[in-house]
Amino acid sequence: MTKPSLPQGTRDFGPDVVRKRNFILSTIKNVFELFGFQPLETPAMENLETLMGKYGDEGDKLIFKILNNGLDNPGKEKQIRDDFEKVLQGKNTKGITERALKYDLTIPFARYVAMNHSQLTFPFKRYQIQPVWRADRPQKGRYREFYQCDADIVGSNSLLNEVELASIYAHVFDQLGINIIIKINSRRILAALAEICGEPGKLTDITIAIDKLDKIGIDKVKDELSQRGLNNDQVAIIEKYLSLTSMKEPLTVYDLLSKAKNIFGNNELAKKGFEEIEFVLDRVQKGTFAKLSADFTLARGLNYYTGMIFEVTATDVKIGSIGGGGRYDDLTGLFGVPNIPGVGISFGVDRIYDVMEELNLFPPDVHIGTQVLFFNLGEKESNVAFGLVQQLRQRNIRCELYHENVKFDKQFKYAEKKNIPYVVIVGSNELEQSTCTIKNLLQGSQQTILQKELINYDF
RNA sequence: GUGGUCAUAGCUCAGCUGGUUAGAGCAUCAGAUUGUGGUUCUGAGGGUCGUGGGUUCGAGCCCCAUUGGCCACCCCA
Repeated sequence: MTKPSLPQGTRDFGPDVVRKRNFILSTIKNVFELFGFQPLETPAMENLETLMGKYGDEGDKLIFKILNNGLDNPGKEKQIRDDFEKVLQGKNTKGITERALKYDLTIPFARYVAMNHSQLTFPFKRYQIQPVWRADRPQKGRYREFYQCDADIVGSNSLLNEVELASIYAHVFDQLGINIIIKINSRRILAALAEICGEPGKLTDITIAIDKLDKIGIDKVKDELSQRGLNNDQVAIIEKYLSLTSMKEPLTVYDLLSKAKNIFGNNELAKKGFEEIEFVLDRVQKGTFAKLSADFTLARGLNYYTGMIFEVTATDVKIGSIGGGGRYDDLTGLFGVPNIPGVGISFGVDRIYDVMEELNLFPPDVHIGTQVLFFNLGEKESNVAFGLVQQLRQRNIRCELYHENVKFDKQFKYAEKKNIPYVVIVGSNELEQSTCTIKNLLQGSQQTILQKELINYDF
């Protein structure tokens, strides 16, 4: 017998952890529903070709591929060896693998929309909370299996959608008790930046470099920009642009906007980007309690974003972003269905968990499963207790009868370990008098009442 | 994919420059009390020192490989 172990980068979630995770997930889910979103689930696996080529060369390498069945068939051995040769040469992999574990929720969603667009009512708002898999090397906050939690609106260009999504962030984090800032920017402004640098083709290079600003600082970003082929003048323009947000004196968002606009002059793309930001800022500021701010250094690595982009950070904990998203044109174009734009957001469930843990934000009763434990103190006694258990369950009170007649202290310890707040004791004394004793383990108090009153007891 | 670092009981760790039969705390289980737990006391179980090779009279300790954890880079959530 070898010791059992988990595959690299995966985790078990024990009862306590699941309870806390469910608290987060159900909060998010309820808000999604509140905003009119519908649930969607897609399979753990997709056809390999659905996934390949959608995440870039790096991404392709990180897709978990599933070995075909029947590879052990002796009659096919020659064929399979030839197929494997092809795989080694990077050609066709069909003989060995045709399916893969999903890598994110967006592409399977796009596939779903492409397959069902004729039956969907647009704008289609869906949310999806499922695990995804990446063959990445694990490290802090990075796993090979992790949950994504996405909400997208497809089939509409209205900026109202962005406003809704920002409001969802505000609602969820308000309910969870996490203070946040929602940072927004527009890819159009970044594209305009590339234009005024005279390098519209280098948009991706510029965004990748800018995206690292928080992490590596302005000097290294400048280095990276030069390495990616921008000359000193161009780097200077970008530096000026980036310096907007880092200004010392507290600016209002609107001051910031007007300063930013100066850099771009009459550039059409930039104008559109600023309009977007102003629209969303205006609506959200008016309607909710959200702390929304424009951050021109926000870039986000994913290069399928084309319009507004979002990122959420917790203000009280030093941790990366706990949510992000953006607008993309033509989600389903890759699957042959053009002209379906969309905008979506995502919650970083694991990080949100860490933030809640650090700030002690989980409500104390998340751990309470069973509310009442009935002690088992003998045959006749437990029979009565069994009847009472049934009654309480009718009232929807979670309760259980200890499984055997053992010492008090064992039964107490069981209650303590399972975080059961109430214990009901029916022993020989109670049996005689048709009473039962209710003990509150949290307060240490207890009282004895008639058995027939138990059904109305306020636990 | 690249690099660093670590791996000893269920958990957290000790274990000196290689030297008898590998330790502690916590946890677990059992006993003491037996209608009120978290205290105390007593006792017990549990480790082929991640795995496989090598050096040595002798390896938990040194060397090589391998697997896994953690961390950083790449990339990303």
